[in-house]
Amino acid sequence: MQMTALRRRVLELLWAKGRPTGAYELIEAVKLKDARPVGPPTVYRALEFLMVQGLVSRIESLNAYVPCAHPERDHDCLFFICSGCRASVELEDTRIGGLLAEDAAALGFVATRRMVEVQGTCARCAEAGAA
Amino acid sequence: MQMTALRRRVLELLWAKGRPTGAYELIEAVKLKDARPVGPPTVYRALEFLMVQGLVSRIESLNAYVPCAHPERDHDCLFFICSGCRASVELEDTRIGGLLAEDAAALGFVATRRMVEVQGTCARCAEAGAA
DNA sequence: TACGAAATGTTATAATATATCTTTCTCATA
DNA sequence: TATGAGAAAGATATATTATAACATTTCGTA
Repeated sequence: MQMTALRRRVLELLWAKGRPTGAYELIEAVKLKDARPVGPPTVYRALEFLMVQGLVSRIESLNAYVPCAHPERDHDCLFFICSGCRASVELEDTRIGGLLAEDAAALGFVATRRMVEVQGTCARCAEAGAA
Repeated sequence: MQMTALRRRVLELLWAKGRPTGAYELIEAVKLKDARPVGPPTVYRALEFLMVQGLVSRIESLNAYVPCAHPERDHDCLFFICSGCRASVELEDTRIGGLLAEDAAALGFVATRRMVEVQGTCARCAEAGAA
């Protein structure tokens, strides 16, 4: 498994978007940038690779993808998602992971993936009076 | 807004399923149970109503719906989802909500919805050696 | 009864995701 | 250099999830 041109392009486009981006929007973006058609499976496979590498996260409540803020750290996938500007902020709060681990242990549950997503309005949009 | 026969039927079927259930599976179930066709919008609207009432939650990582364990309490939507048996357990842990509120405040973020989903293997499936 | 609002029905289609098979690329090695 | 195996990407079709738009029905109440 390695970083190919296509995979790099998808990651690069995600960074360029600067907000959670849907797979089909990425498909269009790749077509534009590389002046050639790519099918959905191509982009979905690139996203799958990038997620396994920890370079990209999927935001489940948006069916969208974002580059991980700190790929070098093992991160928590804690997202604050603004309904106003569609931006997302990734945070690290190890205390939450700790509590989830505690709750999981109490259930005898073996966790493999955690998703924490908070929707609402970011400071800038709240100030601007937007929803 | 009121509890109608259709809405009650959808909620009842969700309880009967005993696990997170997709909208189209519910459509089939309503057809069977009531011996008549219902279209997707009908069931999606019922689900929307039930979610607003706090009787049902959507599990984003599964595109599926579950009845809320304790509709009478204002709950946290904290789910542990087993990849083995497809069951989900809803837990209440107000400490997590507290931490999320704290993190949100630090960002100046006004939260409207929280989603916490943990995927993994439940005690029973782990014991049975299942994935 | 007749009105208005809420709920549901109906049809079509949008948006997201995957299955399957084929072709191309890469690179280690004979 | 040739070649063969595995990984990656292309191509086509289709599955799955969700909503838009408009018509009809239901129901409480003036």
